[in-house]
Amino acid sequence: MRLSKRGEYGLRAMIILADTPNPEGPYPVLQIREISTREKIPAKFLEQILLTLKNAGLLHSKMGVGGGYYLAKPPSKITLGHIVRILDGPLAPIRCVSQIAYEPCGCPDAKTCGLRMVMGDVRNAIATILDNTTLADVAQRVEAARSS
Amino acid sequence: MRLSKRGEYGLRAMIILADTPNPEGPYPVLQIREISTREKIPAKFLEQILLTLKNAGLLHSKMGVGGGYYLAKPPSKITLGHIVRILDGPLAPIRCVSQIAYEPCGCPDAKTCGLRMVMGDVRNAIATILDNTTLADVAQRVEAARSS
DNA sequence: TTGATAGTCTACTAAAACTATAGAATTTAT
DNA sequence: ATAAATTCTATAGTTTTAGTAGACTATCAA
Repeated sequence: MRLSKRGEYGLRAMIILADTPNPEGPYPVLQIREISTREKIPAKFLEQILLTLKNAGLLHSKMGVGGGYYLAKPPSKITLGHIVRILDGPLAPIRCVSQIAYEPCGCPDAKTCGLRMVMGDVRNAIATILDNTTLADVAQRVEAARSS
Repeated sequence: MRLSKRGEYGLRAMIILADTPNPEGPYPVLQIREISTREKIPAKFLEQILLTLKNAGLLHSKMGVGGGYYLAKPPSKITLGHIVRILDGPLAPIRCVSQIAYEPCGCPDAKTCGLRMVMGDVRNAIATILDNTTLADVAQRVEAARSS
């Protein structure tokens, strides 16, 4: 039930992008190197991850001097579930309970497959959390923890 | 967030072992070949899995003619969480929220790490389901689905 | 217009994990 | 003895993961 480094790094980067205040404009723009240094992520690896996130429409970027990455939408509109799915694929433990990548499993009757029932519950539990937690929610929780 | 084939096969085998009624005695004894045929699991692979489960204390076995595998405890005492942990390792998406295989992550302060908070919730959601679902519960749900 | 900065894109590689397969050894019942 | 089972260790093929490399393109400022 593990999250890959790819997924972890991507989430950390998005959280930082949402959480860094920008006095100069509407959104914070961070460079790969900045994020990689702050979060101790290999720069070239992070580069790939951010590019993937960009191509999926979650990030925008600006090339050249003073450029970098910034969120394509407000933090309150980006869910962790979306990020994880892009980087790590379906949330479901087994394909036959996946909403986005369903595949039939080998069981004779899906309706009465015990494993399928339980794993369906697990999928729903994971999806309920990740699809209902936005980057804004994360920022808020961090803030609350800091001030306590 | 995927369950490996190993984990899936192991769970299916345990569910079958719990669900097969045995008119001759207190517990059903099934052979590797029987399970592998019924569930379409490669026999040699299943062999390893059952052996692992046996060494972990969840199964007992009998060698020789008329032998096979049977549950070491009543189905109501065996949780899916236990089985998954034996075959697939910790339930936690990242190590820093694992109860049984904790490792510190790179974040500067664990108390205020947003990713850690959310993944802690995910871990708890998964563990709540799998640690509170026994083989007996699964059998009951299957029975209910069959008769409806 | 040149140089520095920063993202884009594709390919590649090493290591680990996953999914098995092989085969010899051991135990048990008849 | 023989057949039926599990036991145990090694190994092999494939896929995934994690990371590296390098050439290319866009932007800005002097």
